Amino acid sequence: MKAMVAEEEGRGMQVARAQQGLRELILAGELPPGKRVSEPAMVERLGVSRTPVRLALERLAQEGLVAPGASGGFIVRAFTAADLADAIEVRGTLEGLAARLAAERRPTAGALGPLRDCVAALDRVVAQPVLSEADFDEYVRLNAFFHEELVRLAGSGVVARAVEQAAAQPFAGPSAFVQLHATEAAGRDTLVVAQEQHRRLLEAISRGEGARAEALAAEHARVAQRRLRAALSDRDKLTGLPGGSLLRLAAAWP
Amino acid sequence: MKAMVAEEEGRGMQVARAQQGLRELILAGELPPGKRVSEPAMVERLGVSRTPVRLALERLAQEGLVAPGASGGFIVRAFTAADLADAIEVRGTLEGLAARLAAERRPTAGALGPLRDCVAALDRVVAQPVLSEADFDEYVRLNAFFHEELVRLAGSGVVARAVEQAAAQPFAGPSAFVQLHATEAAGRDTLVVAQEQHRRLLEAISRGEGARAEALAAEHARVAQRRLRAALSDRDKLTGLPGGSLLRLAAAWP
DNA sequence: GAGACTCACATTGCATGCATTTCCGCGATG
DNA sequence: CATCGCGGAAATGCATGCAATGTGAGTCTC
Repeated sequence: MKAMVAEEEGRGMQVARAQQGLRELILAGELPPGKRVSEPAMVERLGVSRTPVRLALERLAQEGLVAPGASGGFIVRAFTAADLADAIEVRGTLEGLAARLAAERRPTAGALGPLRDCVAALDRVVAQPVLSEADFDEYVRLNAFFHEELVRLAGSGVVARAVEQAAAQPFAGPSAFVQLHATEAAGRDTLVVAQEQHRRLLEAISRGEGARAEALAAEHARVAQRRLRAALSDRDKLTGLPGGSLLRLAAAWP
Repeated sequence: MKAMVAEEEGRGMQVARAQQGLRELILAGELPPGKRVSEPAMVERLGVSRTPVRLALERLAQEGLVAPGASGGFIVRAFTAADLADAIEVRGTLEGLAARLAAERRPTAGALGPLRDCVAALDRVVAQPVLSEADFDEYVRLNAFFHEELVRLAGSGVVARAVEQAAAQPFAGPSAFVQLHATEAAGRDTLVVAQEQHRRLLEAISRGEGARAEALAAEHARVAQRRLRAALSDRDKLTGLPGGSLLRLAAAWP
């Protein structure tokens, strides 16, 4: 039985497919937290053999979605509110480091070009008096680019790796929970505040103000903290959100 | 052919042995940087089959010692001075976060006990007018414990994972290069300075001075930065040190 | 003599086989 | 009625087989 569906080629394609498939299954809540991920079941569900499944599980363990079980295999992790808050704090701290390094390197106007353009584009999105859902999508896209560019400006592969790993933690990414604002009345205001921070961050970096850039980036991540708390205060908002079932507001599983 | 030597049992023993063996081979310089790690060769050298070898390589890739090659397999990574400095800076930043969190939690006197004892033990080691090599070993042991305990006091598994990953980067650990001081005249002074920082860090945490603790932890990691620079200024010191052959002071491999 | 092509070989990535261990349900027993 | 022990079945971890692909040497050509 060899790849009956979608014989796309690629070097590590089976592993990638298993990883993506597992991620979706877990975030969709089909694999309940605390339960072991059965490899044979995944083989049947994902159409790849056990070897890629195992490798994908290993990578997801690094990503934090699963954890090695005490007696073999992997179990789906659950996340407490504190876990999410800490993950965001870690990302903010590392982005602060990246921002400081970027500022201290005194980037040239040319090097800052992409970030300037990104901020300008974000300005245009946020400036609108009313934001459609598509606008929020566009914001998410540009916001992601801003954070990538910020890390790139730090000029360090090591720092980039660290930030990427931190942002890959579930719900810790720079755009986590942004979608929730799309249905909120005051959703636009949050984006206005965040965008102001983007502008000031760009300013601090372009002026070589390292400490200010670091503090701004850390504070910027705390917008995500507030989004998280708002989401947690309203369980309805979590239901249906990818990964919502992984949250354990009060600890202790069966 | 099943494990002719040392049939120690264990759940992931083959993978662990492969990982440890590969680490040693790489740090010993037997696998030159930039070269692909041949799986069959490792099978022969390590006495385990290809599956554990592959898994170990995947984990070492996360650890940073190897990187996935462009066309399959893994290649031994080389490190520039900037890489090492950045890795140390990342660790210092995250330890700063851990120290701040620890301080902000206002740990009880009881919770601070192990850290106090550790600092006291370090005091006794450093207070001696002359330090033997065994004293340096003891310092390394206690220093590692101090850093573990610091992270534990932050009370966050997420932060702990982040710090551990940062400290696992080659040469980024809290005790990297300490051994070099054992043969230096002024070696003891560096330990005196570092130990003063340990004391002040403990003080800041016990008083709940979060920002001070954060700054102290970050600055404390910069002791490692200076050790690194001292080591790099003297190639002789690197030769023979585990992993010394991985350093590429000027970039570009064959 | 230098460079590009070709072809055989070694290696990788995936699939699968096998022994050991663990889990789960069932029955026995206090 | 609850708890303990036990047996079968499934799952894991490791080893290995197989096809596809990259590598490298040797050779041919300009």
